[in-house]
Amino acid sequence: MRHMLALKYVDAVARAGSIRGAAEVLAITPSALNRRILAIEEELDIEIFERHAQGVRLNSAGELFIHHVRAQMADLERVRSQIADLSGVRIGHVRIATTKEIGGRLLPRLIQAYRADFPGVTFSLHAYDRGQVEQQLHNLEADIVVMFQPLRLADMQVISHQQQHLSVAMAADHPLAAQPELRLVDFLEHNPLLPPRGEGIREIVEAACVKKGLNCKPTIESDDSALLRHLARQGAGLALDLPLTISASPQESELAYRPFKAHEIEPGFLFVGQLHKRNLPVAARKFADQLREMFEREMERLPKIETP
Amino acid sequence: MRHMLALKYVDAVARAGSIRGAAEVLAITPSALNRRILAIEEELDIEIFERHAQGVRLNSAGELFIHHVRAQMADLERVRSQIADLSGVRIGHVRIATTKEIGGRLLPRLIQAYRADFPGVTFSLHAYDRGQVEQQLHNLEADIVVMFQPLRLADMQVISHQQQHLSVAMAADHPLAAQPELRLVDFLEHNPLLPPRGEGIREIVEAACVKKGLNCKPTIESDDSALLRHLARQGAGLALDLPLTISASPQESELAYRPFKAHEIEPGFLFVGQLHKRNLPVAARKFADQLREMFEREMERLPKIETP
DNA sequence: TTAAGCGTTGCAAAAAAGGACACACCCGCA
DNA sequence: TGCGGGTGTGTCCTTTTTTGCAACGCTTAA
Repeated sequence: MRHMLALKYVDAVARAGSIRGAAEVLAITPSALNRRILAIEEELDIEIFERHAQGVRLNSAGELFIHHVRAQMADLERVRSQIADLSGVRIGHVRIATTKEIGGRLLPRLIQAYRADFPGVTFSLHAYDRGQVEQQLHNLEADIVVMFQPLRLADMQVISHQQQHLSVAMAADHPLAAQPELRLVDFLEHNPLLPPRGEGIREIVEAACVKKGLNCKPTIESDDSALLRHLARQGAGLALDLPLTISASPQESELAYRPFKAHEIEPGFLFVGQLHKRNLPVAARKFADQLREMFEREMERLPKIETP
Repeated sequence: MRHMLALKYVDAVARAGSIRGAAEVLAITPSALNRRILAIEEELDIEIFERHAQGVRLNSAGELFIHHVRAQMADLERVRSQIADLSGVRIGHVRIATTKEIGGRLLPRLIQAYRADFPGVTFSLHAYDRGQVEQQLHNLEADIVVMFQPLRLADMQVISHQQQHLSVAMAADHPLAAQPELRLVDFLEHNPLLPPRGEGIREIVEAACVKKGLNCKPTIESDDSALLRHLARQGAGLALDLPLTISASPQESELAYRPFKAHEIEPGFLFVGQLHKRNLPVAARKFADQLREMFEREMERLPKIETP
């Protein structure tokens, strides 16, 4: 939209942290960009950016303004998709932010199914750590978030949440696979493969260890859950997974999953959320609906772990 | 704001119902305006207006778009006032839509008090019939509405509501002023002065008459409540008022107020509201707060009419 | 002290927007 | 049925706005 150019410029400068940097991204000269920023500040009758020697930074008025700008841009997208929706072809773009546990396992099938119905809809899918996920939502850079163990639920409107008992992934021929359920000490003593501190799964394991006075020292630590699963399949140790990500992804026959012994470890929660009070574009809203349905369907299918 | 010119143009055309008409309002030539409209339609990749021989009209895509445009303009105002507020001076403009019963009696004092604290805030105040009031809210042409007996509460977020028993206004020396409370038949037989059909007060009286099988024929009917009150003061008959508008306006010693006999007539409700989910500009929000407080304070002061 | 980065400014060129006018069209009315 | 007044729109030309280029003054880090 041509008429939002000025706002795009402000957004770019705020992101880049400098006028020259933003100018390069926008493929215009710094002087032109600078003049537009000055013009906007004059119209608002207040400065939006603090000028420093190494660039610019939003001041408090600027924070207010940039929030308006981003909300406006997001809302325009919503209107466009709504308009497209009434002319028959559903188009749009759905931006999803996830934590690493979710990875590429939970969503691909659903996205593919959705795109089969609406090929005009495109997706972007990025994994961050937990704090960043929530910030993506706040900055309107993500429409939907899927995350395990949110830090703060502020600003987040829950679309669906499901309780998840951690499940131990191991090679099918692993000796412990003979047991129907595992004790925490056994897990810790057979080469635990864990995500780094700060992620939701790790947090839960650490909490359980503290409670039992055990020492949690992973054999291998990685932020790539596919890598950990791969190692488990090769017999390198024991990885952890969430029931939903197991259930919703293609079966890997070489892997066996076993639950922990009841009450040894607390369950966590998998959340799907959007920004509080925000009107999502049609495409994102419909996708979120399907996501919720899929979650509920899959949780139905899963063997119930009773918590009496 | 210069960067919203295009949107202002669309809004003007939608309002005027023709490009030439809007062009005159905007003080530009029709051809220039036409080109901008065409450009916007091209950017949206869809037509916004239906072209007819007698002008243009929004199509359904246009309805969606114009709603976005107006929301955007309103939100920008909010941000401006928020920015101004953080630099200490509260500025802004508060647009109030009321029904005629409210008239100029309920609000002037409060507005004056508010402006004494914040002279940078200006007000506009218009009276409409009930349907139009709600439409003003919906079209973002009013920030706050004050109305008696809303038709539909859709889209309206209630800021405050107060039950109001109608009170009969008469000359202080009117024979009926001797009675502590009036019967409906007495009211009807002593020259009732009523607002026209469609307004809230009239609706309540009509309902009470239907219930009792009485005939409601006002001696004088007018949409100007000040005029009716004036007539009552001169002994021309009996007018009706709401407790809050009496209480909050300067005392008129020549007027006596008497309640109806209990249960003869249903009470109505006076509402203060804003558009559902909308973020009001600072000035409007603070004013709405004061309005609510004033209502509650005044209702406290009023003699309670018990409804056992 | 120097060098590199930054925002900012004057000036000329390019681009966008606007004005004036003419045209084609549709509608109500004679 | 033709006519007049209303509409949106296209074209040419002028005016205004925006941009690119080069230079300046400034702060910071080496």
